[in-house]
Amino acid sequence: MAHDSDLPCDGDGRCMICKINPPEEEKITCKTCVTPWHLDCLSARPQTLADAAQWECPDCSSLVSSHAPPSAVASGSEPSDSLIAAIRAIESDASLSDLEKAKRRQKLLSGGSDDGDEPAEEKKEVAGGSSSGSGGGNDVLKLLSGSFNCSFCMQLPERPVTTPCGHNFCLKCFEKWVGQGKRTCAICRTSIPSKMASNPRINSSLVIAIRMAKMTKSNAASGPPKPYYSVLNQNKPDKAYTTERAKKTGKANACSGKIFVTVPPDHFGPILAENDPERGMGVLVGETWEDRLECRQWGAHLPHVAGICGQSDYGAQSVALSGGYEDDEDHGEWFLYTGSGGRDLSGNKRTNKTQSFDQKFDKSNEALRVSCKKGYPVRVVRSHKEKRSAYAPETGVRYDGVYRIEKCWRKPGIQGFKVCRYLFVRCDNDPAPWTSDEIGDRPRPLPNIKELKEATDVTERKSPPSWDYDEEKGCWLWKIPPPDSRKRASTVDAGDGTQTKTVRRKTHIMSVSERLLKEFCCLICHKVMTQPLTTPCAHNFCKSCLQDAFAGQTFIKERNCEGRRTLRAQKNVMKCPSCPNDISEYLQNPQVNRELMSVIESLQRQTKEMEENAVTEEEMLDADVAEEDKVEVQAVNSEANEDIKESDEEEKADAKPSLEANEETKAEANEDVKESEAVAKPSPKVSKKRKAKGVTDNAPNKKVHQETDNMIGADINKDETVNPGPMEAEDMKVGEVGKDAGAKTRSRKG
DNA sequence: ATAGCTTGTCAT
DNA sequence: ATGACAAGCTAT
Repeated sequence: MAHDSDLPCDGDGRCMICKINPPEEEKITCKTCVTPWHLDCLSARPQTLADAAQWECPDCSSLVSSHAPPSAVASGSEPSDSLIAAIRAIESDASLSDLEKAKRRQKLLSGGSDDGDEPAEEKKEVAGGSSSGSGGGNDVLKLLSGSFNCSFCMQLPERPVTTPCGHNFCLKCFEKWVGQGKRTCAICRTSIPSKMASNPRINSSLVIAIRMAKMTKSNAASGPPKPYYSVLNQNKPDKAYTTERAKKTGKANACSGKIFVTVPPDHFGPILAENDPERGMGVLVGETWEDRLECRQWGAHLPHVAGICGQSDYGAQSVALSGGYEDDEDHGEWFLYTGSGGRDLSGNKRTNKTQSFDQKFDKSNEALRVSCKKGYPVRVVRSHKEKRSAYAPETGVRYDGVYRIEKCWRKPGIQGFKVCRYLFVRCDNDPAPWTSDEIGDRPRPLPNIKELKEATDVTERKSPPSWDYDEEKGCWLWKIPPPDSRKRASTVDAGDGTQTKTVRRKTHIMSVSERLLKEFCCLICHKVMTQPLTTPCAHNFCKSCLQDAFAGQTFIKERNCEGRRTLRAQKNVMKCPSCPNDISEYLQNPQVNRELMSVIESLQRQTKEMEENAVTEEEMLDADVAEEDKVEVQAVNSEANEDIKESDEEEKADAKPSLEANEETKAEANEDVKESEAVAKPSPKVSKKRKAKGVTDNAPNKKVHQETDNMIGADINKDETVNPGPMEAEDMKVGEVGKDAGAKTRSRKG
């Protein structure tokens, strides 16, 4: 269907005729499909400026008349109908493969976002550089870059969202589209539910998929794939115990549990591998727990109700974003946080939505101010209860890395009473869970905060921050040592002098494709999805599982009371199996996410191939593992490993001194043992390779292309024309990012 | 929607 | 030690 002599610019902005990347002023954009074309290479150029503004590309102008099926042409006269016609033409072209079709579609739709979009350099590189090679992750990447792109910007979706009709877009592109008043899918024109339009949720499975694909690519260039450590919930031992009384009234009422990490409660910054005797990997960005209590057990955020962990004379170590304060404003890499208090909690309330007095900089609010002045890193967890933020997890509580508080002030809150406000900006060495970036944050200019105009009591940091970016090392670290801990670490230590028994659990290392597949599990059957569906609340299921879950249910409840008059039919509420959202509307016409499906299928093929190849290595690797085990057991000076049962029981008993409690916990410990044994059994399907070595030796020492624009930069540019400035580094070497570097600079033990 | 609870931590 | 407080959680 392509025009004989004319060709547009490709996804990289390069003219497909002369192969150069023309500057913006030499490009012209089609008013219909918004595809960029190289002016110099066009056979018929627009003559006037007005012409240029109304210019329609050769593809679009010729399509309606000559190529589109008649049904499509007949359907209307508004301009974008020719776009639909074009898409239909592509779809009906039997000479094209599915991949080709997808590419053509994207080409057509490429520029849907009007004003100068920010084509990320790095993305471009990834999207374009997958042509060679057929083995390993390249297939996945090819798939991802070929058919997975956001139809607006033609890049791999950044912060991907999925429409009920099964199409994937960048969050920002989607928001822009919706912001223009559009309420239909840009690909298929299915209407977008208003809830999705006003509150799109990031499809975290896709985030992982894209990031992994990028990793796969960088690995393809530099040696064997790096192992990826799974953070499976089942691998997490020792659920918080529940007392009999609490069981009656619900878990919320009485829970505690072992703290698994060995950091003191007033520890600042990331929780490193050295403080994680359970798994030896520390608390990783993106790790998600079932609830606040489980989050507490891993030390990310200790208070199980309060939003702020901190001491007014010392500083704040962590905060939770849980949607409890309506003034909060979440932009992912930065957010505005509201202090606590100002509420009437009489009557034994935990919380109260209405403010009844001003907040002050005291207690935990003051603690946050101290962290602001000192420039301490503050751990941030986001809870699924934060419903307004696209960055909140769909379920549970997630660790999102460390942020710095750059400013704080007071202002009248939405309810009229003064609230304390804090500007948090991310400064973590690991990328945030919602980006497909491979590297963490870089120093970035502060966003323009409008409300500062009406702010009082503004506090800014005067002295250099304790936690800052080291240009030389290329990572964030303690420039000024953190304050000495004033508390004892909550060790797993028995306290009576006996050596802590470290229960070492086998950390399962998965191949890239395995890991990816894991991300594509149906939330109902927990197997890799077949015919994946994504609900508007961003949960993924097999089509059959979701349909089975509502089998026999009708969308409408007939309310016939015998004999009496018939009541009006009532809509049946159908709750998403993973969250309380009503998805009945979605269920009337759920569409398979075909892009996701093809990625899954490709991964399955690959995993199968890899398994076949791995069989021969298996024995050798097993021997390796045994050897390492020996060494480590000596080092820890404990029996470790085999007697999980014994140590579990002892620890449990020690944690709870009272007699009857002992009975109770013992019984539970046994249950736990069953569970952990089941987990410890290595899955027969997966070869346990390279174990712990991976953690230490495989420190991220990769060359990465620095993405020049990040969302903050973009936001700022839009809002107040500040240059993103200092983040231009290209080909920056990021050796010793994250954990390792942190460990070096902060060698004190907790 | 809301009442009402455990528990851990802060500050006194 | 003691009281106040906390952005959770479940049953009603």
